[in-house]
Amino acid sequence: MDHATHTHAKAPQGKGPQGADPTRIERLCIERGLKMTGQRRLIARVLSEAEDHPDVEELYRRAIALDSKVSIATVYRTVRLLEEKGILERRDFGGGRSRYDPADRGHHHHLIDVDTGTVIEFEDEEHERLVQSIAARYGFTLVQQRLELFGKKAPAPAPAPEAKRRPGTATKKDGG
Amino acid sequence: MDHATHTHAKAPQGKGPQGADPTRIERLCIERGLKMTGQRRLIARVLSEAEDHPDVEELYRRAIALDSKVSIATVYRTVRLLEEKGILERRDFGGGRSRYDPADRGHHHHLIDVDTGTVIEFEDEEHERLVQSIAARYGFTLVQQRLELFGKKAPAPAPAPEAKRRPGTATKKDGG
DNA sequence: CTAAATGCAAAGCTTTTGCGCTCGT
DNA sequence: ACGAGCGCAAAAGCTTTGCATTTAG
Repeated sequence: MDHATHTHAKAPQGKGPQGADPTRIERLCIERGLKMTGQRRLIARVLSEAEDHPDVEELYRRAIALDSKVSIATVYRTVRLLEEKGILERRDFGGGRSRYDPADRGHHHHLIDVDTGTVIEFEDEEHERLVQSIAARYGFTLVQQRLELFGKKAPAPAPAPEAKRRPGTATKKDGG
Repeated sequence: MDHATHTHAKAPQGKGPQGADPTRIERLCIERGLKMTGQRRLIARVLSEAEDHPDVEELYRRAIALDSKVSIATVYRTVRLLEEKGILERRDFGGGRSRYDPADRGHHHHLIDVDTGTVIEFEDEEHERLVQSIAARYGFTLVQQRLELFGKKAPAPAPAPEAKRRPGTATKKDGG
């Protein structure tokens, strides 16, 4: 259901009973001077508690499960806003829907199991150095990057005699 | 209009007058036993001549410019088919539309200039080795990968005081 | 109090699909 | 001849938006 490295939506990170103090994401919103409505607080909380890569529908589902005073249009408006503010990063793992990832988790990449849809997050220092040097090679400064590996658990696959699966279209597991 | 490494739609690769012999992509289609209709031949030709990463609308535009006997639905159906057959690879550079890239060009990655939308293709052996080893580290065999670098020409950017641009949403240049 | 945010439903975009006709093989 | 492919237009997803109402600061 989730990526292998950690479990799904986790409890608040060691604060008191989760009811009235600002979540991680909410704090970021306040820092950037956003007007904090009840809906935004709610969405911020859902995002703070999520450790996967939910799409808008999933965020909406989790939000109304907690409070039910949000419309999906507001979720769309909010993730867009938070992305513009650099609080969220939008991802595309195939499947047509955008997935969202809090930026404060630090840079990481994804290894997607094409058979199960499982998403594994990873970091790699050597890779970071390498892409910096590649960008530099062309006279560029890196603003953003995206590395996604799609793989299978088994040995090496035959060179695809006939691909029935659309590459990049994960089977809708993590976050969805 | 195109990426910096090479020019736009090129002339047929040294064959006779381009009218009646199979293009590079058409040959691949025949190899896989696809029924070659006039429309498919036309689309195959457009793909063979393209060196950028056109989306469906752009393919459609180029196709009707040559012949005008295609509907956009057929272009959609054809790129989907060719992707399933492993002849095309679908890409997402942001902007909502899928872009297509003939697979026989060999594996390469993309460096996108976020200011101009220019797409630079590159390869990097060290990177290939690295991702293989990363996949292996998790017990996976790589089926596909995706590396996209988004950058700017200038010096290092300040840590984004307020991002107005949606990351990954290129300003529609290459292929569009 | 004023500008910004929300809800709802309608509209926008890209992509897919049902169906009758056409065309490769 | 027959099944695959085509065109057209309608429909399906995901996302955005207009407008009247509510709310944060």
